[in-house]
Amino acid sequence: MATEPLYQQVADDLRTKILAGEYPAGTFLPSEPTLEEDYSHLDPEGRKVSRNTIRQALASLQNEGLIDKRQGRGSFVREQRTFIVLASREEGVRPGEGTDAFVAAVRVAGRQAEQRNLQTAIRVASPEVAAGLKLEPGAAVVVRSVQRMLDGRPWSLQESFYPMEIAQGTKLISPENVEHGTIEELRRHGHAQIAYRDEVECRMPTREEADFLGSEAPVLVLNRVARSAERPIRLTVTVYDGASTRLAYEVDDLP
Amino acid sequence: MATEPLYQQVADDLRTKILAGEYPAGTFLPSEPTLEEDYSHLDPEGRKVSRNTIRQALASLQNEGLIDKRQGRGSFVREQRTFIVLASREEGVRPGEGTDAFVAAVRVAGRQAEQRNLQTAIRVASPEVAAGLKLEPGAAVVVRSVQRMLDGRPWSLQESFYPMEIAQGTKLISPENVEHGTIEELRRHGHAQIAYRDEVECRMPTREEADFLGSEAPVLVLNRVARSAERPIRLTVTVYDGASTRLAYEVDDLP
DNA sequence: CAGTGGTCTAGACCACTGC
DNA sequence: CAGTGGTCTAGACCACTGA
Repeated sequence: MATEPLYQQVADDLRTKILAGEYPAGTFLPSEPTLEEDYSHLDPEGRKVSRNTIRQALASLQNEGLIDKRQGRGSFVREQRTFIVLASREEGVRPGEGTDAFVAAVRVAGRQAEQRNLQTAIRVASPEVAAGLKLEPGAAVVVRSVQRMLDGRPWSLQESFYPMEIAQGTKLISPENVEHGTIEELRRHGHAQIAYRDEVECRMPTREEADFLGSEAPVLVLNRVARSAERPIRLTVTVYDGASTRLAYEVDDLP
Repeated sequence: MATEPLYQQVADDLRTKILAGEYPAGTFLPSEPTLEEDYSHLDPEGRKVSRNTIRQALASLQNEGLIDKRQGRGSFVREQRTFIVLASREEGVRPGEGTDAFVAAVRVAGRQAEQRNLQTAIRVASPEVAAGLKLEPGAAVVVRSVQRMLDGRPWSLQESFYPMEIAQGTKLISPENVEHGTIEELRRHGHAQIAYRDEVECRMPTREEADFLGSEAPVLVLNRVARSAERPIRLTVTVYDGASTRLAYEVDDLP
């Protein structure tokens, strides 16, 4: 009667208790030594469960995005809200909006949005970036990167890549925020955006991504190539915490 | 000089070797006891690395979708091809195509597609399904589920939910394939599809999903609600292997 | 300082695969 | 049968947190 492994029984029990509200969001689970004792009833002779087994159970919950850990503090329950990003319409494409597109989009949804650490750099295009922008391998690109917070919590990391000839002479190359929005700035310099192609993938986070997002859960990656009538003008790669984000697309079948 | 943990050094080294082609797709890595010896040079005194440490390294690679394991056999390198699904157009919406939409879509891409284990059931709608289809909680729905293979390998799991009143009297309620396609079948019964809304999320696989997909990597989940002019007519949930799948959307900004 | 999680070791027994 | 990975234990030392 193939019984489940111990670490899965522990994980299943903790998951059930968390979802039932026994450990509300933000609270700490019992410490690992305490859990060793708590689950001693699972041992035929009532001996305590070994620490590695407890840790294997906690690791599952961490990958599911249910809990996270802090060295020296403990394991705590993560907030379970999910934020839906409507991706089938580019915010700020229509001119004259006057505010930063991301902040505007989120304000509509009733959230507190914030951008941090805006940085600009000039780099050699990686093969992926060159392919997306249809550039020669090794061409120079301008990269603008930013960290985004939602209601004070880390939420996504974004990098936008512009072909050097396009960014040159625009505000995109300066390390400051573009008040009227980057799409409008491109339009003013003759690169009006008319369409884009998204590719959505998912994967485990890098160590840097996990550190910023405060999560070991998988990430949702949105790769967006925007183009004018003539050519690709921008590649934007956005990495979202997968446990709290969904991407939405509205599509009409028969135009 | 904060040196990296041992298991990360091992994982990084194996990852590099795999990507460099030292262990081509389909081949087996050295066994765990062998790897213990192989990395003894990382120990200051040249002693072998412990098995748990090796296993922690292999677990990372498994979550990244780089390798997979079979009990009694070993750890082998997974194929790294990725398949892009164009999701911004519903295959088979235009009437008169005559073949199954999924098989047609994939044949175009030059792949061998196959559906397996088509099953039909009547269930009570879960809260999520009821919300998507705008039904009363507890309403009955018809569920059609299928497993999909690509080039002979498991690729995705799909469940389609239809409101009972819509499926009744159509071929959707019978456990057989609908040769002219389910969208055409809906149209013939007065439920012509005119639009849909997708929500894309990602998460770790359940045990059943991991077993079928042969992968411990995260999954991409596509939730699609199709609607006629009057109402939602179908909810389709598709679970893709995240390591080999991207969803693509083409969007025009200014129609 | 005591308590927490992070890393690592050594060894045990089991279940599965293929010869 | 020998060799593989799957599970589990016991114990060690470290790094980080907060009182």
